Amino acid sequence: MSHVGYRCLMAVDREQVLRSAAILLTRKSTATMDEVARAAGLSRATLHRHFAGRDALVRALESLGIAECEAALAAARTDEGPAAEAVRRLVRAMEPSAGLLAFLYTENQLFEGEEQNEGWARIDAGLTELFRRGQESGEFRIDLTPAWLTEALYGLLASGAWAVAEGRVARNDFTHMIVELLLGGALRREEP
Amino acid sequence: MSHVGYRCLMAVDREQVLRSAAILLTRKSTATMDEVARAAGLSRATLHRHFAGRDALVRALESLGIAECEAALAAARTDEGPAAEAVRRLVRAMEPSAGLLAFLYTENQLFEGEEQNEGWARIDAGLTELFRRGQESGEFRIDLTPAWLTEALYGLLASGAWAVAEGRVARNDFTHMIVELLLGGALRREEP
DNA sequence: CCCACATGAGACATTCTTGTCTCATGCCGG
DNA sequence: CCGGCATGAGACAAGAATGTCTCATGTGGG
Repeated sequence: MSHVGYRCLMAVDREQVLRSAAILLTRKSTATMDEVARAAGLSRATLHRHFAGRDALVRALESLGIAECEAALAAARTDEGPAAEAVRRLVRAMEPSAGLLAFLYTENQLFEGEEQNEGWARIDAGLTELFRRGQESGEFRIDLTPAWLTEALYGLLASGAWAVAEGRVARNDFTHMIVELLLGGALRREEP
Repeated sequence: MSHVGYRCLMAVDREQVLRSAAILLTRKSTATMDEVARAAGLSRATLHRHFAGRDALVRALESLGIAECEAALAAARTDEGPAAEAVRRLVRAMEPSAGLLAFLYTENQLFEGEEQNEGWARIDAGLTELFRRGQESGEFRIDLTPAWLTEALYGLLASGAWAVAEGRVARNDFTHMIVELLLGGALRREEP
């Protein structure tokens, strides 16, 4: 098993690098490759050995974000039970990825090219389908389109991630804040 | 009135330049000074004559955004009538500025320095006060903090602006989508 | 008619980032 | 103990963006 042996030499964990890059880029989306490398605890040269360039790094982050979104969609079993409960499970499952998604959401460079990652289309379809199911079952109102609810979910995840990062809301309240606002809104319910 | 006379020579309308810059930067936040100049229909040299540099341009956009927000806050008379109606008037008044706000919202460079424009604090205070008033009057639920509602309003304005810009939601539905989601949420109300 | 002034075009140096390269170091396995 | 390999440090060139400059142009007002 020689190919396993030299893994002990690999002090660089690709996944770990992407995570720290996501944290930094969420806070400062224009961070340089050098800053990303320092944040990950390695040199710029080594960072370049693992990711051909800044573009490749962003693409890798995109793939990571897509993978985490799809995992969250699967874990939340969005096609089972009441749609409202499914949304709650989904937001909870996406919470750890919120920072990364906030970065990708504002990286509009990813979406201006004609060849955008098809993963987003699959995720959008999953989210849209969930909201559409909720409308058909009578749980959700029909004057808010599934497309807008999907967009709003992205926006609230990003806002929540930033608000938590800057200490304006408590991290523990993240899921509650987003789910309750997305589903129930700010108005008090008359009936208990 | 010599100082009025040469105004006729000023083909460059500072306000107009800022508007076109806002539109471009909302779509591509990394646009160069040259691109901004072209979008405004003038040369890079002239753009530099009116705004000392890119930083000054962004600062001017920030001032414009703050001014428009404060104007919207004043126009919406957020201290009069039901808080829910005040929120509706406010979102309607902020709609034209949503694109600019979306750009400023993601320009975190504006907020990392210790000397951030005090205008944001005033606007935050106005918004927070509105949501707090709604809570005290019993209109709004109390488990969603005014700080979070303020943050969510920013996020939804940005999401709405992008969704409209990319054609995912109709421009005419902008205010309705945001206000209804922010106040009422996605769930159907039981009582009419 | 002529002058003042704003503009456009472009040259230029500077700075920053990127991408690639080389070389020395250190550590693990054999 | 020794060789291979990943890493760190740094040099280097290429490219892009910025900021500043000069000069020519055209237009409007006096």
